[in-house]
Amino acid sequence: MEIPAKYSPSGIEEKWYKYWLNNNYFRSVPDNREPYTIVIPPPNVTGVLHMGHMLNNTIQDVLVRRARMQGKNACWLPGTDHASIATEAKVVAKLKEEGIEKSSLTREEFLAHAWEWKEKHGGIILEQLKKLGASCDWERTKFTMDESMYDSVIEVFIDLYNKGLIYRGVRMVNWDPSALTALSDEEVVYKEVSSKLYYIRYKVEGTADEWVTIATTRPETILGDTAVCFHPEDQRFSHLSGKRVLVPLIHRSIPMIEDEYVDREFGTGCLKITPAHDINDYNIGLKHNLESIDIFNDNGTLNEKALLYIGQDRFLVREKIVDDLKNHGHILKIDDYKNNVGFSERTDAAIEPKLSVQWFLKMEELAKPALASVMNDVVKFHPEKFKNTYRHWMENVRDWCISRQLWWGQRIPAYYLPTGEIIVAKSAEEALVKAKVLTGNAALLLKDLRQDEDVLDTWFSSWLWPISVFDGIRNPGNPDIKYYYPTNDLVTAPEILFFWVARMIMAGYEYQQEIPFRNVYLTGIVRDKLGRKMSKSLGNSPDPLALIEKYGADGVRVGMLLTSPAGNDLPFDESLCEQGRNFSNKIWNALRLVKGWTVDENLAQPAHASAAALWFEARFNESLAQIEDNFNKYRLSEALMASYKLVWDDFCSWYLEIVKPAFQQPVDKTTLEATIGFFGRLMQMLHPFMPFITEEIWQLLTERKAGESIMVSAMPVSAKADSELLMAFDHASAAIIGIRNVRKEKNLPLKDKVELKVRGENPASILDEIVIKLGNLSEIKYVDEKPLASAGFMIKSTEYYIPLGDAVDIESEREKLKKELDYMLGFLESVDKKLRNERFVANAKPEIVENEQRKRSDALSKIELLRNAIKSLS
RNA sequence: GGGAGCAUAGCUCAGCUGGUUCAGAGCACCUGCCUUACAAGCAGGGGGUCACAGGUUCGAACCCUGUUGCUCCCA
Repeated sequence: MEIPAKYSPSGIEEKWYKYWLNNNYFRSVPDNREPYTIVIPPPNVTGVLHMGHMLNNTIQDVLVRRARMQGKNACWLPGTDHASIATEAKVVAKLKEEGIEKSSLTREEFLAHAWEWKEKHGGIILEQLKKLGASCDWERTKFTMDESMYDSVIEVFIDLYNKGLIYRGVRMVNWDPSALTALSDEEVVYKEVSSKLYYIRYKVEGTADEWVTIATTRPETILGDTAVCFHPEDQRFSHLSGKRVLVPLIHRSIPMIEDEYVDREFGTGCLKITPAHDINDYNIGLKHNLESIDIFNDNGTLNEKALLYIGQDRFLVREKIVDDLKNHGHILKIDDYKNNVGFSERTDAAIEPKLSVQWFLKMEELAKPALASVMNDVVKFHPEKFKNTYRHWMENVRDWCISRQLWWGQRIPAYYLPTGEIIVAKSAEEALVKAKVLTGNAALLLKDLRQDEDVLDTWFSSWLWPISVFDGIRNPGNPDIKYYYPTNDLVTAPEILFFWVARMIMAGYEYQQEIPFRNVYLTGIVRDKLGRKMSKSLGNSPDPLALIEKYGADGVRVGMLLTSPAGNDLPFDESLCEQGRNFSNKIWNALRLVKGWTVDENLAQPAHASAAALWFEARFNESLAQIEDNFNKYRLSEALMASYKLVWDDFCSWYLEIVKPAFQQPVDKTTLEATIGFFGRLMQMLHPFMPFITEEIWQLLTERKAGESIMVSAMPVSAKADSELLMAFDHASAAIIGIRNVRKEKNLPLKDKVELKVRGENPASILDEIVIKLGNLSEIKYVDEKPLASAGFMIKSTEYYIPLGDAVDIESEREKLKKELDYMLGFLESVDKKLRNERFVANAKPEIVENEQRKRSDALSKIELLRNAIKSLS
């Protein structure tokens, strides 16, 4: 059979992915087996595959494929989320390009455009995942706006509302007075600006000439003041406790309050409180039950609540009020001051913090079990360090603002009656029925109800994801949810620990009385060489599909995983994929070697080959146990590295080199079968990491039946490894390396056979045949005396000599031995120093002391050997 | 401003309850090799004051304190 010397993945990958799909291997339906479930963190419908997805989904596929091969009923459920902000922005932008303004469309018309866009682009990322080899059950693909998913969200909203957990409240938003819209925190740019700090005095109520002075950068907002605040321990103001002061110009009486929030060093140590126009003031207002007076219109002009300057712009008013305050003797001084002011990213208008009515979900009760479950390791985080961050957030959790001023998403099922009352119901019809009962007004019509314009936060659908994908909200206890929930592992980024992970745990307890997953694997962020996060806007992300094209999906998967321990950022470099590709090629060439052998049925298995087979069996088990342990600890990159070394170093560099017959010689049947057996098991072990090449090789190694696949074969399980044999092999391989070194130093070509003389106890004598083969020895002779004219080395206390005839260089031999002797003497001294230390002997654990004593006697005997060897040279 | 984390070889990271599995892995680098499975390879090799300064201890990469530098989260 002709096998090319270079592995070319593309055709092979397509072939096997199709084969897996055709055989329905990704499909999962409930049965008697133990389930293993992962729900995908739904990527954005606006997205295309980026490196973060590659990493995240490679990890999930590794876990799922491994579980499947362990005999579990593995279900990896794929899907996407509707990403209301991002998608709406995309659709708005696209319409704009076509000359259509969103404001010119009705809600229904806009949504039609959005759906059209989603149908066209929403599935791209899932298609790309297939190229990576993702073994998702595609028949179960979900989208957060699917009917069943949408309904689940609405049902949950209604339920939480009825439980009293959802309420309407005010919240400070970033208001852009120019664009007339609220902005998210990400859309606000903070800039340092030169401004002024105005010192303004307020008269204490009921006094003739008693004043209190505050400092502010925004004098125009005093018209909205509802208190003046000082630090409770500040002696300077304690006499004002409980008094009231008058707001200048409008003479409104407001209380003096005390709060530790105040920085005594700043300004005068006295702070004016304007709850409607500053987030900190707002919080103090809440704490002290202050009134909020909103003095601005949406466009940044003052409204009638300001009492003065009505209809004039806030910046113009700032100038005017300063003049007026000056004229009335309220301004004591004006300092230059630099501060940070937020500006709109889009319009560059100064952001006005503004109170607005939003829907909120109470978090306190929901958070309690969610916090406890993580702290008690009912839900385990990998790595554990994120427990800290999680706790910190959960202990300081604030109510969740769940409404968004958008159209694309689940519309809030709240209906307002003309009287202002609110009815929460699944549909307008239901709301009408309820409204009639509530009001006793049978004449109410549908058109009297006005549904809330806003939609729900996207996270308000994704927090239900592990439940709603199995329809567990609408149909609790259905066969799917009973079987697959709780899921096993969640793989996601630490950035959304709170937005998503925490809330899923909350929803799990609320709607299933059970955690949503047992393990959370937190990946790092994929960065470029400069340490920048990979992003579309920077254009620093390689195209994942191009990478797959270049290095193969297996190569890219290995590249992503090799340097990516859980929770660590991954500084991505294409050379990682190159390493992965090289590994594929290495495996491929091992196959070429084995497939190139011809068998001689009559040939007996040589001793070196049978010894190698015994050793490799032990080594395989030892390594497999390590890999299993790594998997149990979610150390995927270490599991991969252990696998990599087992294949490359142990199997290719040692085992195959030992058993391979001389050029164009046949191999015996026993060795061939053993080799194919090992090779097959190695491929199974590697399959979760490199699904394609392992399938290809597994299929080529021996005849397979139609419909058979490595991906549904049984993952090898580690057995007890023969540790004595492993130790013997370490000794033997050290001897081989020693021989190679002597050959190199003495210029003895590998082609020429040499003799090896061994003096002393040789713990690796059962592997002598291996040493003979790889050392290209004529024979191994056991001797009592150090042979003359030879080059030697020592392993533990076994001496090895290669006779050199005339070529021997006694002086350099002596140098070498001397160097080793010096090292041993130094070593002995360091051990002796410990043992001479009475406090060490008295305090250290007995086994430690014993160990030192053993080291001492080993060193002594080795020194003895070295001295004799040096003596025999002279 | 509040909180958390990190610092070990050129790079990315292991290093468990302090003690020969204690300074390690992969890549990169250097030196030989086109030895018929593989130059996408083989055989060797060099390289670290474990961020800095103290402390605890018989003994510290590991525990404690401080300093510096970087990162993230919340505001």
